[in-house]
Amino acid sequence: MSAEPSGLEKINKAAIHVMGLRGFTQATTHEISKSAGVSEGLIYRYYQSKLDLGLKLFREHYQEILDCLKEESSKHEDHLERLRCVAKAFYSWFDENTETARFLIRMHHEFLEPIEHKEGPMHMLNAVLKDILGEAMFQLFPSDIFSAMILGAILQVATESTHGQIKGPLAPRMGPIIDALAGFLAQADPIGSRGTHQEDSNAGVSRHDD
Amino acid sequence: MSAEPSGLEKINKAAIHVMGLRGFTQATTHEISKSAGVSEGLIYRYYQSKLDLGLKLFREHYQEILDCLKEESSKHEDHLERLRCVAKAFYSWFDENTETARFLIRMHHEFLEPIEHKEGPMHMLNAVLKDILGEAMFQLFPSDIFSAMILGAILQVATESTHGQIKGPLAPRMGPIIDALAGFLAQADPIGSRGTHQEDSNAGVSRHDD
Amino acid sequence: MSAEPSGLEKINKAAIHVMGLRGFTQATTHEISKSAGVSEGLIYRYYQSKLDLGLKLFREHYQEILDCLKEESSKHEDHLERLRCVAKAFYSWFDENTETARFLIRMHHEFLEPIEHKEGPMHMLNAVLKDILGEAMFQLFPSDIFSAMILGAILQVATESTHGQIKGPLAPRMGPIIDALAGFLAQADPIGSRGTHQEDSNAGVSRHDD
Amino acid sequence: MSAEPSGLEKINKAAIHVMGLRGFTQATTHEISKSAGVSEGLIYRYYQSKLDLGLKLFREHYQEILDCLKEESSKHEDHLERLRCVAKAFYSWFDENTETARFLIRMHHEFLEPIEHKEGPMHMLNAVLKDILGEAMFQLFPSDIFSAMILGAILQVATESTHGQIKGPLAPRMGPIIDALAGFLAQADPIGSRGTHQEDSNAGVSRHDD
DNA sequence: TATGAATGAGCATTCATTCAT
DNA sequence: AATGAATGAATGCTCATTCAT
Repeated sequence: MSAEPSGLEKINKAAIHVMGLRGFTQATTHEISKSAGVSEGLIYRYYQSKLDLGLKLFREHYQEILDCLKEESSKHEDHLERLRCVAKAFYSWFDENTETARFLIRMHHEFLEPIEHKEGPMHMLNAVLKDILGEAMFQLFPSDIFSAMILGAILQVATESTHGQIKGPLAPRMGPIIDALAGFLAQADPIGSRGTHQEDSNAGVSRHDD
Repeated sequence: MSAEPSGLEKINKAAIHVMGLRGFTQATTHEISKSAGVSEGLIYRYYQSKLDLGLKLFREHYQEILDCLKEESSKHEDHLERLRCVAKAFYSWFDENTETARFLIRMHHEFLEPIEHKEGPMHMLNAVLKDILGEAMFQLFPSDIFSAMILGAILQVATESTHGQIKGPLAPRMGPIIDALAGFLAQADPIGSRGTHQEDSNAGVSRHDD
Repeated sequence: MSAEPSGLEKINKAAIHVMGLRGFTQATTHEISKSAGVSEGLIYRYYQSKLDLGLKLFREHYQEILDCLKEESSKHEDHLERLRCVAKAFYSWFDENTETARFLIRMHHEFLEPIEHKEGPMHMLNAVLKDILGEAMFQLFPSDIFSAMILGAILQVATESTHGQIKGPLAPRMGPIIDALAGFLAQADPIGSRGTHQEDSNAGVSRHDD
Repeated sequence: MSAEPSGLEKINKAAIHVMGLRGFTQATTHEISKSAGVSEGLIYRYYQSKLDLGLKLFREHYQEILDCLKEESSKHEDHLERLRCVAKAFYSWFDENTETARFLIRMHHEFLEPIEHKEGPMHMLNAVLKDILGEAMFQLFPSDIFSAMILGAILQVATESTHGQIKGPLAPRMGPIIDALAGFLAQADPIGSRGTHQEDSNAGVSRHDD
């Protein structure tokens, strides 16, 4: 079974590999086709251009992981619990899809402009994050900034893993850390799931300004 | 005084602008020279290649901001205070050096490979962060992961600002947020500046494992 | 009957259509096969190459119209009458075979070189024209030039019709014009059918040299 | 003087040569640059694309010969005299600009579609021809058809010369022929310069319908 | 210093042609 | 007879880099 991968499958896999390694612009159709073991021309039977190839793969897999995270998110009522489980789900997916993850992370930067004004990935990611974090937290912090910080904290670990700065699978190592941080947050309370104490929250934010 | 910037200065400024805007690979020497108002050939009197130009500017300004942060860090004894002030210093610098910041952030990704195996920026940044965070915290979390998370949380805000996802200067908005988060951290205690309670720390980390 | 055209017939028709529309070089085997509703590979069961396809169709239909004109020519004794009737026959054929005519006219230019040194169409056309015009007229004018002028006058109308510069069917409009011109020629005499007056002819040609 | 032709001049000359020889589509930038003795890239310093190169050269030289013919036309009052002198001027220009002429004639067909809907050459040529032939003649024949016939008669000789079907310079051979034809036309009268005899004209046209 | 014409290797893309099915 | 996936040489074009001035 799966005796022989089709030309399209070989191209897709090779494109994800090479583009993840070199970046979109630096990746050449020549290297992709060589890596796929097919001719250069075959790429253009399935895609209209190199950009089309990169963008379609990006959108496809971006949607995939986004849906996966959304589904995980929907399983939990409590926002802190959501964040905890979604983050863990992300790292599990990351460990099992290293190549795709590296591809998505690199493309994220290079595709920002050609995509952003339509159904941009940033907006989609932020939408998912807002849903996870819930309105409650955004009474404490501006939502755009807070979700950027959470996103950055999670993604940077993946990015550095991708670049070999952090070794080994992430899920086993990140699991306890995520749990611990969730513990801190729960303990620190104001960003909690037990209710939204507007006063407490404000107290928390302004405490150091005293 | 210095009524007319020299050719080198014009080239450096234009390179930072164009490379920050388009990315290193997409930026052409033609556009850089046009933007600088000099001839294309002049670039090669000062730099051996386009990569040399990008890399030298990157290292120079990277070192600059790194030194700036190190200096801020050295002013404070307490690690939490260090983090607080260094983060604030970073955003102040970001607001006053938008073009350079955008340049550094974009190059960060594109230059990882040609640089990394030598005196890579990641290592340098991590060294600074370790110095800021102190050994204490790394008994709680693995240092590579923890510093990546802090770095990501801080940088992602800057990155999104660079891409127009977050509007306006960052320092005024981030100041209170940083203070609030520092408050949480101090309150949650285990990662504190008042000392390193090995027991508490472990308790904190392992709490969810019970 | 002949309910379904064969693959070869579909290819031939589509090739004439597409090559007439785009020109030989611009026409792609892909578009031809798509237009024919067959696979691209099928073309190569019937023809050795795209050039073979174009050339064979060209020669075939070129011969066809040439034979048609020759037959018309053979019906008349008088050279002026020949010219008159052959020209009319040409425009009738043109109106009824627009696609083929457009194909032949475009290919005429593109195929000149690969064909010319063998059994080139120009030579064949000129042979037919010489037969039509007769030796008589060529005592007045050099035959190569005179037949070129007649050919040009007739063909250019067809060419402009092909390109949409001249609208509507040509035969009804060209009939009276051809008759009128024949009248002029007969009236002007020296190029006449009533005999070959060597003196008159020379007088006509050399009149302006005096 | 003219010690060394510039890169642009060499490219222009080579493009006219190669495109005239092979046609626009078949001419490759590689062959043009090789024929010009410059690098392929240099073409793109002066032209945005191969089409831009071909079109600009076409328009430039087309305008040139058109202006030349217009000027010749304006020197004469009598329409028959105009036609006679303009035709002679055309062949003189043709003999002295063989390469350019071949280029223009070939491009004429290939550029019809990308140009025609704007300031197309056909329209311009027809405008010039209409000016030469005058309103008088068009009372006898539809102007579009008549000017097409005159144009075809003149151009086909040039075309066949271009393809080697007719040898030697045209002006010396065409001069007497043109004069003779003008003599016939003047003798046949109805298309004359001595005035427009509507009755006579009609008589001429319909004579053979009797 | 400074210019900008000139280079040429390298890129994405096209398309006639082949061949296993 | 017919398909269409696959090929790869060739094309138009880009752009970092050089060099005579």
